[in-house]
Amino acid sequence: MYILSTSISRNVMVNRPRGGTMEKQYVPKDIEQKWQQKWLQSGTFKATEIFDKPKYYLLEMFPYPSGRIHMGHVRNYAIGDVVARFKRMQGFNVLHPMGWDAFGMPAENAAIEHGTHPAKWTYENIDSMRQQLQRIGLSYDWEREFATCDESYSRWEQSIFLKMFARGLAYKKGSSVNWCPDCQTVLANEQVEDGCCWRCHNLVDQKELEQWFFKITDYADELLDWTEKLTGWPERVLAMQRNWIGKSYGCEIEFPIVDTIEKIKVFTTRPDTLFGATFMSLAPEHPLVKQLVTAEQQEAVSQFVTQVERQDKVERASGENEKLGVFTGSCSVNPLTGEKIPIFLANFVLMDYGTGAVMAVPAHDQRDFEFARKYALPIRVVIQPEGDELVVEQMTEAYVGPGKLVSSGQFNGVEHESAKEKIAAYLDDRNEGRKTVNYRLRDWGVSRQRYWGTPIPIIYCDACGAVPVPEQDLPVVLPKDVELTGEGGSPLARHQEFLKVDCPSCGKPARRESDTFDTFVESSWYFARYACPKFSEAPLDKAAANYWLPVDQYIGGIEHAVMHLLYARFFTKVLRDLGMLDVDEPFAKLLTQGMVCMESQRCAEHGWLYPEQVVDGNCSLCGKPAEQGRNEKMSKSKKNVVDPNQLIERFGADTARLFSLFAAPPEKDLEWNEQGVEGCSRFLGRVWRAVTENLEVIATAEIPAVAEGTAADLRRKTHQTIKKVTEDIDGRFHFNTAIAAVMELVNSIYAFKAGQQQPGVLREALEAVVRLLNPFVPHASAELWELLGHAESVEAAGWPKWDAAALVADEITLVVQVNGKVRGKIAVAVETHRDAVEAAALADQNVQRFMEGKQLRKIIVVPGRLVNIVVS
RNA sequence: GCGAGAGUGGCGGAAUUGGUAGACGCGCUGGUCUUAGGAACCAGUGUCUUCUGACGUGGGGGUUCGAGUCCCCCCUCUCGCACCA
Repeated sequence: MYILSTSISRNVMVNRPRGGTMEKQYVPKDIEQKWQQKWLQSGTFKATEIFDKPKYYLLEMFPYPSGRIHMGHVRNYAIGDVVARFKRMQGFNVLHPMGWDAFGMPAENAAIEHGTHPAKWTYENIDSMRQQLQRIGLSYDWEREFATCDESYSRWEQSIFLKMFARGLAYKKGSSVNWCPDCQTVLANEQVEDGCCWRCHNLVDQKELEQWFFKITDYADELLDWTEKLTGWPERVLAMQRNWIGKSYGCEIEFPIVDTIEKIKVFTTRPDTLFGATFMSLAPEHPLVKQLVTAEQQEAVSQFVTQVERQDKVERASGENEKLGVFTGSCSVNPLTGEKIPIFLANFVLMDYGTGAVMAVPAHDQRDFEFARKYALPIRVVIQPEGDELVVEQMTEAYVGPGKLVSSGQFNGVEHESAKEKIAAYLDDRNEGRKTVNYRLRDWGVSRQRYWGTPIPIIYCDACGAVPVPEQDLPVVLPKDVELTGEGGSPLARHQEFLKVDCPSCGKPARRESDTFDTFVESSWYFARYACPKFSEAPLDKAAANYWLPVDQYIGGIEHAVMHLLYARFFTKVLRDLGMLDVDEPFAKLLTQGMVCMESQRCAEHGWLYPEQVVDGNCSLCGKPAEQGRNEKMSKSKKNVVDPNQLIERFGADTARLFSLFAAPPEKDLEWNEQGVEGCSRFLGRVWRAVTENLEVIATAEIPAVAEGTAADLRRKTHQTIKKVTEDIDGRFHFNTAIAAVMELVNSIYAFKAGQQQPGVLREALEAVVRLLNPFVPHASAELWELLGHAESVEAAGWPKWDAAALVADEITLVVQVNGKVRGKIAVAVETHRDAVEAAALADQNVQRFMEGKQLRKIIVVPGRLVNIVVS
């Protein structure tokens, strides 16, 4: 199609045709639509299991269907698409699916605000977002698409739950749980950040509730061990997971309570300091507190407990750390010294770590030290460092370093590390303690008091208890006729028809579970379901799952470092143990891409301003100067956002993709920059013209095997670029340098003036550019490939290979240094002997100048690089 | 406090194994073409300079013929965890 330049928006590069011929203009909109339709119609990216062909499974974290894509999505999916297209052109059988993490609160909130049913809202958003994603030209196999709210997905999730229930991996217990009063639901520990809800950032309460849990703690060790083997994961993600699992080796010790038969269990990593335990601290919530409190301490204790409860929410989260406590009136006995030691309640002892009780060794634990000083409790040194003597009165802080035991009876003189073993063994013999391992990780609470989630397939019967819904009755479907008001908890709990059911076991009237799953359950196995999204006999088609899994490359945001990525690893191991697949880990390699950032701007009067509301540095509403804010993550609240749809409208998807990939390496934050976008658009125009302006010249040219003169230089550049781009994409993911390399080649093409005489070399260079750019800008690449006269698609043409012979130059330039400073350059033939290289270097005039009056010490020759002449 | 990572021109960034620091892009300067240029093309662009060179990758030391890269000390910043017994 030929277009007059006047009909093109000012942001699209327009080149006035030269030499009278009218070349086809680059109009992104037209060609992008054309190729997107073609790809969809011909199923270019459809994946099929070909069991003897090497596979490559590339996955980006699927989006929540909010209705609109943002630049973070564009970046995430552009990165993934480069790899998918690259691997496909390299001949891999690529699986690159897309779907929707479709359950969750925004749908319910929309229902409450606008009266739209969550299902309607969600599926409409999905339709709209699918269209937006398709406009980016991403190479998905759309036939595998599903939403996690599809009944065909819930059904199999419920089936997995039943199998976990049968194995004891899903169980119900009453416990104190994190309750978000604003979301009106329970939160997992992982979903509480600084004491606040990860979603709405409101303060979280504690509440006693009966909840379903997944026994992730059964897998704590395996999850931890594999963090050492996931070499394709960023270290910081693994570190966060190790930290979260929090495995520590230590000892469980029983302290008898004076005048009772009860004992208090403590966990300690320092049994070597047991002789120094001079008191004991309990969490205020400890179950034995009521028994321990004496009449005279009653009032002080209850006052303290209330105080801590209040402090719990506000101050504990804010990092206030004054050590506070209260005496219970009771004492216990140090099992080694036989000493009576007082039992305190302390604000710094946490009920959900260890046993909720701590033996206090003030000389060797900083918190106990501060506590002891505050309440004038005895401090006893039991570890003496080498070459120093600790004196209690002079200590200003606890000593936590190494040393030998003192004041420790038969263990005196023992080095503290080995004392840990010896004291543990001693306690074990007397049945007063034993070596244990403690984890910070708790079981995963999955019950949510929400409507828009997967129903938990359980029925409560007065006679039979919690009875699983029989497999053949699945799925348990959400009732459509619900009223979402946002008040009084889950609408399912009020929906009589949903609740009323007969017990599958005894047939008597019973009641359905009204809680739904945490939405992280859905995202814990969706990647496996993509292997067989339509399979209707089980959650997974084992053959297909085993073929595709693990995901070779997973790409997403760092914010899921602990929650999603830990749950998904856990689920994979569960599915393996249920016999549904054979892999140990879901994601062989993980890339955590950086955020998309932009400077925020605000007006003193009108608050945050959208970029288009700032004209010449002034607020367009009042004309006052706009204040430059920080460069920070694009967010609606700060209005520092670029709408991908508008961006694509103005520049085209290829430019949007190219900039996202070129401006920064994928794992770093990307600073959005309008001029940078224009630069990328300009580059595509340059590529376009390089091809279209030379079409006639190269029309009948054959690609040569050898070339001479400047043609040989271009040919070498072409093959060097093929090599560099291949290596930069493969494994390194340095897309910015890959693109830079293609830019260099394009610059060389413009500089190549012998096109008329050597059209074959020119064609080879142009075709390399078009093919190398395909993963980045697939539409322009496809169109240019067609213009170059190829009947076969550029995708089918495959990834170009470099000719090793073409890489080698006859003559190379060596740098000549004198004492490490560059003093000259010499041109030598490639195979020149070392002696000749040295001679040539020494002959250089400037080099000689710097050697004058000095004595030659030695000459270092780095083949192909440089010569360093050392003089003194 | 613990853990992970980063610090390079006016800006985004490059330098893969210790071998010409600043590729590529943005911005800026000059030129060509043009009725015009916010288009395109060409050239230049780390700092200082006596134009020869000197200096230059957060700071200081070290190893080396040679250090952005390796080692030691320090500073700054980002992220995560944080009373974990």
